[in-house]
Amino acid sequence: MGTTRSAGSDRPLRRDAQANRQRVIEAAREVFAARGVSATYDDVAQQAGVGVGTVHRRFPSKELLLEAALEERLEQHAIAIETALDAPTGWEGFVSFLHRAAELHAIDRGVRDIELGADFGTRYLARIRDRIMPVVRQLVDRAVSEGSLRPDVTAEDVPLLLTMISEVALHSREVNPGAWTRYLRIVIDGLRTAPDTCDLGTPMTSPEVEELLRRWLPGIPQRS
Amino acid sequence: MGTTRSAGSDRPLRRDAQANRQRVIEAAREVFAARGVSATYDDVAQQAGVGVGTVHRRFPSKELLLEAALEERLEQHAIAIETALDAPTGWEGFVSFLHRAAELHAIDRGVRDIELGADFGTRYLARIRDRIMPVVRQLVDRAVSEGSLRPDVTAEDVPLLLTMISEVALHSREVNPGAWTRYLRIVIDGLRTAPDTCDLGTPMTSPEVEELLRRWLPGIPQRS
DNA sequence: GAGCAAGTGGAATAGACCGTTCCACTTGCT
DNA sequence: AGCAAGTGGAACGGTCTATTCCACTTGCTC
Repeated sequence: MGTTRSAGSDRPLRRDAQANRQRVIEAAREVFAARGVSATYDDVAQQAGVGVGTVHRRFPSKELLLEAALEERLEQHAIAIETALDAPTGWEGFVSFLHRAAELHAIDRGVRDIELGADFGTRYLARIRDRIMPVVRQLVDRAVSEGSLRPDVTAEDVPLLLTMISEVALHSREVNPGAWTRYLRIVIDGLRTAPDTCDLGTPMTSPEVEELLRRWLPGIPQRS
Repeated sequence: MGTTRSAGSDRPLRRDAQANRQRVIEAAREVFAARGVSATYDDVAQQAGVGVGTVHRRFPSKELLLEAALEERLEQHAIAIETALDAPTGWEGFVSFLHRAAELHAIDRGVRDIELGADFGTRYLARIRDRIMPVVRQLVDRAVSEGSLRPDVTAEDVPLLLTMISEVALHSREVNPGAWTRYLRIVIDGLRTAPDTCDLGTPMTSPEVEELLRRWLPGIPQRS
């Protein structure tokens, strides 16, 4: 996976440096999973047992660090999600997608932040969403046309609903780690076609959702 | 409402000081409504057009400032909520409570923070919840026993659901201010008794909810 | 195994942000 | 007029984070 060369030079890293780089990546995985993308360089350095300078030297920007830490897991998730398209019914596919995504977000807060829209420039990480949303759209379309998912929900609702749920997961982690499933189930029941449902009004547009999540989730700077 | 005397002395405030005090209270109302309880003394001072020192002199702690700013609105809300008990059906009462509470929380972030559990010592403000929860419990009980609200939800779910929804309202305020209603309606539909619903598992306990919300909402300090 | 470049740790620096203090100045009141 | 009450806001102290830098250590090469 990771290159064996440092970013700025063609010379291979010294063996100890290479090992440290790996330790930093693993530490970053743990730290970002626990505290999300707003975990600090110091957190990562301490977890890795190296100095801050070392982390900074190998990963001069937080985006590079995040990329090294999360790339693999994001990739796996994107693949896993696509299998939801093979479910026997549209409803099962849609629901299993929600469960899987919410569960991953409950376990790994860094993945959640990136996947749902934390703003870190427009590099590789941002592109993850471009890969997931089409799948969501298919899942929604299929479940709607099959009549199980109420027709007034849209794919744009999904990231928002997942953000709500993962917010519960986030804050309940140390109180009742499974609590989020309860609220996900309520939401799922609210999404099922039923005889008497509220009118949902006009749906959110895709740019609105993007902007909303950019404001919601921790990003690089907080502009006033 | 507000006393005409300063806290530490029996001497009445000078006329200009009294006027300033009032301006501070009104500024605090606006600022806390817009930015929640984590708005700063500087925010309030600037909005009021006075110096920070003045705000600090009249309201030496943030809790006193919050109390002066929010007391009235919290009181009104507590009263308004109790009218939901008079609704013709349990369901209507429960739903109208949810709408009213969510709407107020969408409009006034300070009220939301306090009502849902922001931790500011255990004074007057904390007691608001002791007044609201019994009403919630009655609303839930009535709607459940009438068969409209699914029997596996509890009064403890309500603050959590409201927090989720107000989180949407909070972050969508400048993108699509009404967006929260959409998600509230989905949740409401998920709470209605229906032929096929997910099993919700074990409910949250009251202390768990309290602790969860204390961690979620902005409070005085953030202990590590 | 000597010597040098690569690599390291972590103190120090810089910039936000917030609450709190304080005092020279202004203003209302008698 | 004169004094106590009140005011503004700069300054201070604390916290938190990214970033820099250099004396020291270590692997690698010859």
